[in-house]
Amino acid sequence: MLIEEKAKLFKALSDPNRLRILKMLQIRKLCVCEITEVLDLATSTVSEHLSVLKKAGFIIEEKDGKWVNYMINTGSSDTVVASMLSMLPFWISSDPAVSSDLNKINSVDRNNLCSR
Amino acid sequence: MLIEEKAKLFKALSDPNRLRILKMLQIRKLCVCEITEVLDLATSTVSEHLSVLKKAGFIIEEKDGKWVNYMINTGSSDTVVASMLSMLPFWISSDPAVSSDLNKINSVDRNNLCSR
DNA sequence: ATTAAATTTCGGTGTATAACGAAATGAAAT
DNA sequence: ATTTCATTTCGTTATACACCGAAATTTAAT
Repeated sequence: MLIEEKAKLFKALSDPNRLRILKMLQIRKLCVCEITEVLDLATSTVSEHLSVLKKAGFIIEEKDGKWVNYMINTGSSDTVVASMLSMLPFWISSDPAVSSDLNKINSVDRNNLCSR
Repeated sequence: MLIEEKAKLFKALSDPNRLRILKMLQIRKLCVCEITEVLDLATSTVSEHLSVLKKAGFIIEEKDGKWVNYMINTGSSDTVVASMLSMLPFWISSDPAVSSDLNKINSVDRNNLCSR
């Protein structure tokens, strides 16, 4: 694999909001509007972050009715992707924003979120 | 450690030229003009890349007469920095540009390089 | 079929950054 | 002290990207 592509993998991880998304998805699969609610960003912004993570191979998507579920790509054959995903729980654990995020996704419910 | 700072660590690794520099420094310590010769960039550009890697904690510098030697920071207490440095040899091994770099640093000599 | 809702794509804006050459800095040799 | 040489800093330019709101798309429900 070319070094430019490895660099792109690290670039995908170089944004705090994308790291927060990965941490949340390591708890459970989430739709765009749930992530949007927690991060307090525009839906389009979250969608673009998800697109970056997906292109890099860190996450995959799954259609679920009117929602799109995003989840961690546990089956990646790329060594970097696989190791990064397995290291993330140890590397990022005590950040206050992340802790708050992980609390929120327990109470977040896609059925009364998006159209208010 | 805040997640913004973790993101910065990945950002430091998100540039192909900086990855190439790290790979070279894992062979031996190098001065700015040697790295410049191998990467074929402006000296100022290389200096800035080194500054990014140093601020992130991946490398350290050492004065050596009129030269400045840069070397891998093997003593980092940051888990991410330490693991990334130890993983790099496995993650990036077969890239043609990197292989060429590693060959070049064997023949590169700071004493007849910079002022030609 | 039409409407409604979730998501993606698009256009625009401001900021970050990779690159360069030139000027400034610092150290060594004359 | 002055010159030389390696490196850093600065000013500039071009590109990348994070963000938003609006428009387009896709899917579900009426």
